[in-house]
Amino acid sequence: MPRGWYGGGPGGWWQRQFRGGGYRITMPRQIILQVLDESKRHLSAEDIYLKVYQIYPTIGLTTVYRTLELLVRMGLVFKFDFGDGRARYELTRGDGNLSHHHHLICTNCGRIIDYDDFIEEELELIKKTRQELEKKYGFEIRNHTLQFYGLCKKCKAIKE
Amino acid sequence: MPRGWYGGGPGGWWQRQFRGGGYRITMPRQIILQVLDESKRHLSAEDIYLKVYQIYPTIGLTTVYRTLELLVRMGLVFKFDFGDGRARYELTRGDGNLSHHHHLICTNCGRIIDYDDFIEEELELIKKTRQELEKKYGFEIRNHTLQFYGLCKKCKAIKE
DNA sequence: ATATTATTGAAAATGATTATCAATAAGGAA
DNA sequence: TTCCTTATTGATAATCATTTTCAATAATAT
Repeated sequence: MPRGWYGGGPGGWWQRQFRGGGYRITMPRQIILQVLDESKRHLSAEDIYLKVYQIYPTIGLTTVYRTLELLVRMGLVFKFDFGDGRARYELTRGDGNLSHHHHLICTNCGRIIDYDDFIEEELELIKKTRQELEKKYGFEIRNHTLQFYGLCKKCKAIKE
Repeated sequence: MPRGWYGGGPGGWWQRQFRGGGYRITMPRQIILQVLDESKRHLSAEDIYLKVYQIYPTIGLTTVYRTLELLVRMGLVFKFDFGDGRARYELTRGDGNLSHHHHLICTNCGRIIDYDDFIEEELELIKKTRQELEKKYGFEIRNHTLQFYGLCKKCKAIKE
């Protein structure tokens, strides 16, 4: 049961933000949000397209791209680049400035692992860094990514 | 005067590694390395192509891509993705496992700022995280990136 | 219910990167 | 040094994710 999907009043938690921005609430948009909400993380545009297609077969890939762009602009979705040539998307989940978006990426097989260990120390460091950078460069930080590249267990075993 | 370019014996510091790997030392490769060494950071493949072209006009873009791929595979160069659709490259500079590759990226104008503040705390955190991740997931970490996204001074001013 | 206009989806366009392949040149052997 | 083997090169074509175009459609305000 996805967190927050039914909460926040009738019609879904994000609809308020849509109406406020002058955006229309359409079937494709509802279903894309639903798929993002029900899914594991880091889906590619095509992954999302295929899942939406199951529910709403007249969907077009173009619409998926356009909707994702909108959602990123609205801050509801994060866009990642893992270096394999396709972008990945995941819901922001509403924690605002303190969401974590950290991954281990196997440079051999492309496997991606999420992790959320060492959050406290990390938050501390990020907070300090953020303040320092805002002061020093006048940069307003909206979010950050921390990614580790290397070999996953399997690929390490194979290479030995 | 680029650090290390003339050091490490006759012919350049990286030539040993090339010969050891069975790779040939060619003019295009030499000049691409030279350009990377003399340049500021995070160049795109086309940036590199244009700079090499000044010195060696028969260079082909294909060769630039192929050479960069080789250099990344050899660990001499890092490849970054800032989310603007083109990869960026920069020399590893030989610090091995402790190089820093951190950027502030303006999501409005694409400006990229390097930073290296808070290195000590960060190294500490990275070291702990690395150990933990290697133990927990059997992942062998080769390197990492930390990137901040937001609005640079100028874009912030414009949006106000 | 109707008018307005944001949104959609198919198809074509774009732009970065990769594959193909004949010609060339690096480095070892004679 | 000269010859041979084969890695490397560069022009061209191909690929693949993402964008643009544009007429048709549908969401909202009136």
